[in-house]
Amino acid sequence: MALSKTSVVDSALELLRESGLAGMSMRTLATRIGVQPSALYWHVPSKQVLLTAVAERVLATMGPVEASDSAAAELRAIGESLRAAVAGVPDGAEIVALGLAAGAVNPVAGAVEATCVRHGRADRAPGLTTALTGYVIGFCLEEQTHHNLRVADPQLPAVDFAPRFDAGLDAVLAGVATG
Amino acid sequence: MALSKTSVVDSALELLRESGLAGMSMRTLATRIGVQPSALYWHVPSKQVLLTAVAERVLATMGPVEASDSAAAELRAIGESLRAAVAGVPDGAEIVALGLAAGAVNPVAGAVEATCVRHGRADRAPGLTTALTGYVIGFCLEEQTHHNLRVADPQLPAVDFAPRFDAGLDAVLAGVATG
DNA sequence: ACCTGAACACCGTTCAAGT
DNA sequence: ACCTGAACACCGTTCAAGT
Repeated sequence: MALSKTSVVDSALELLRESGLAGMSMRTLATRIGVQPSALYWHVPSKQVLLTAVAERVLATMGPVEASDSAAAELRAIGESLRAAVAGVPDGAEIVALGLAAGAVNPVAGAVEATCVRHGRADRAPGLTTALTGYVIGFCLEEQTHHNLRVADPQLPAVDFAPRFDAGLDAVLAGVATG
Repeated sequence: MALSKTSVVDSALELLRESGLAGMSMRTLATRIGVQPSALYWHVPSKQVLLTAVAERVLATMGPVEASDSAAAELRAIGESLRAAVAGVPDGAEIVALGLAAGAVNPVAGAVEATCVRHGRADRAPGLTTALTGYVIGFCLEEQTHHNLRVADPQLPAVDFAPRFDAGLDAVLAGVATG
């Protein structure tokens, strides 16, 4: 079966899930596919471009968010959906940040826009998109980096990030004024 | 003049400012200091530990935030101060995320705590600290990654991140409810 | 105590040559 | 069109040996 860009990205995502970014070299990817490293460069111009393609796959795993009468509930669901996608793959935060920086479409933007329009606050969509996306990426980056450090050195104290994520997301949605 | 951990970190920060993370190899760092690469390992156990020391230096550049009658104004100043520190050095977001994951003290925590106590909302400090820190790191990571991509490929469209940062920070501080 | 020299086990990427 | 083979220019880290 012939190699293609799609199949290379498929294999890259598999390898990423098994070994993380540190284990995902072009050479080990080639070995896994059963080809010489240089063969990959016929289908993909560089590792960076390959990773942005992986990022788009990761972002595509974000589920749709159902409408609700509470704008806050919808926005919370969007944030949790992005977190699920990013945390669903090792080093997802770093990879998605690369993808977004490279110009990948951010599904959060469309979802937040829809929510804001539905609640008559379309003007707030851009700021809320930036806030939600930045928060989730930043939080997950720290969490996943911590995880990687702990794999290398189990002496590092464990941290339960889940409740902290919720508290931070609550703060983002509540702002300063409300209690 | 003898080498020391402090002087190695000094040189690492210099090199980082000039060449970014991509240009900051242990080998070029050693060359710049005028020593063999292996000599660095007498003063520092690994590159990762060296980078966490650099992260602490970066975080230490956060200026103090003056008290105000508006809690939102103080929190905004804290967020801007973290951004200034992180954006003040190439790849600062990635480095600071590593430092925080490794257990570095987050100056944002103390500053937010003080602000919340002063305004009688001490209970909100942890969530706001997580929200502010995550947002600023996530935003700056995307911004700095975009910058790095644009250096490699000037075809990539330029983006003005400054107003987006402000809009996102406003959204974080305002929450969903207020207009 | 502190550093050199030399090696080990890797990287991403290029490019002529094959089919 | 698609892939191999071989090379180029790097990495982080270790460790015996020197001083």
